[in-house]
Amino acid sequence: MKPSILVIEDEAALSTLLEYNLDKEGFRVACAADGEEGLLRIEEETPDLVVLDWMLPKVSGVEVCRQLRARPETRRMPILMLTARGEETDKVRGLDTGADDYVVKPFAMSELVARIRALLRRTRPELVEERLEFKDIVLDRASRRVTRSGRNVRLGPTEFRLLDFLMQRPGRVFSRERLMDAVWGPNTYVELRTVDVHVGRLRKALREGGAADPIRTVRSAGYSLDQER
Amino acid sequence: MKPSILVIEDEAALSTLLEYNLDKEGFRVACAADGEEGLLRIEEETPDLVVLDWMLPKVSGVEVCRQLRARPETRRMPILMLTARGEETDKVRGLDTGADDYVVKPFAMSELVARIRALLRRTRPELVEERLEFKDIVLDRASRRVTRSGRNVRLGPTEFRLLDFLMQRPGRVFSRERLMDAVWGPNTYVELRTVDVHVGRLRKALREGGAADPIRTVRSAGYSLDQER
DNA sequence: CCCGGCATGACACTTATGTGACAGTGGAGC
DNA sequence: GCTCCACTGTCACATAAGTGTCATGCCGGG
Repeated sequence: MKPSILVIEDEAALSTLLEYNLDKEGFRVACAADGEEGLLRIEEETPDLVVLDWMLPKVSGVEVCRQLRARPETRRMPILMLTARGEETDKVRGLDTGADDYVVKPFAMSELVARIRALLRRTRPELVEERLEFKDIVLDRASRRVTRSGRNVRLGPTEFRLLDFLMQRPGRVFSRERLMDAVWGPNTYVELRTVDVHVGRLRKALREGGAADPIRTVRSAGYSLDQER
Repeated sequence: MKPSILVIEDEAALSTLLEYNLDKEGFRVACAADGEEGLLRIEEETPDLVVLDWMLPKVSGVEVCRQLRARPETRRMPILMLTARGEETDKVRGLDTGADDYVVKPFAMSELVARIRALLRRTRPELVEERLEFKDIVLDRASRRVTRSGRNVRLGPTEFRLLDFLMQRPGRVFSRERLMDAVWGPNTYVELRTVDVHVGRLRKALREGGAADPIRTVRSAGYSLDQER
């Protein structure tokens, strides 16, 4: 699953440029044109990271930042601030605004991307990590390979994505709808019960060799990756 | 337990649209077509939030608002007002009508949903919170798991919802009717005594391992989560 | 001591989930 | 273009889990 980024920037040209480039770099990108819209879309879409302009119409970047930090469910959301040279750089530098990092305009796209990657790695390692681990299960994204207790686990593409998603938040229960969205994409229409079948296949593959079933079924709710039943 | 919303809107097309979308977003939705019906259903169903059209037949939105604010048991009910552009926007903006927030028609469904979420978070955090605690009992909605003094408590879906509801207001006594509505949904018709049975099952599960019964029976009134006996 | 309200175990029934079978797809290799 | 073959999405059916009702017996308050 590609990490999602919300760009809050009022300058349309820059906004478009960012959208284009970040998309090219493998992120899912959405844009908002002012602070108000930004806050709404954050609630609605809970992006994995926010790129935030310092100066914005309606609700300023600093204010957006403050509000995000004030709410528990967005408190840890990574924020990368964009500032123009001279714009109270000192304050931003100290990052007492609450941003996690900042870039001074004008900037090289490559620098921005690098900082975004670094920030994600720091705050949401499970999104960027080359390898995810849960107990004795290791999923390596680069080589697209899964092992359990060292032995290779053969998975089809769908089961791989499914496991990848589950491993990002072990313990958490996901409804079939949620899994459908995450693994098949939000605009695919297949039978909900198909999820069961793939979970079944994933289980079977992971159990090869007599290991315990790492997936918990939560009746009338969904599934979660989680040893104890 | 999904938060419940009552939509009071006379335009059938919009009403249906709202019902469909809010349902999709995970709310329980009911609709009323005018102010009078709205007030009745609020009494009867005590929704967690009301979406209220400004202009309504019989009893206007503003009047509904006023009446809700006048009664102690609905004084704190979150109200989100829908207004058409130009409809005394200033008054609404000041929110001296008593509404907690408003949206100007036409609006994007995503904005409405975001505002509803925000409003609920502000006014009824216990509805949205990921984990609830009461004494040694912890209910985690994300992992759909309950523990007591650290040990896992196995609950069926109904018992889980029941405990979830009770934990939102520990100490408060709920009638069987109220529990029925909250746990089974307002349009389900099962024997009232069934509540007893599920409370019994919940008790049994929570007592596993010799712990004290955290549920108090209030003769001829109902039940409450409350350790002092 | 009596009575309505409650607790509880039994049970017949619903529902949700696990699974093997199967037919359709599309790509790799020939 | 054709043939395999790994993968998919659906079904149907088996099974497990959870539900709603009752009958019975208990309990506390008047």
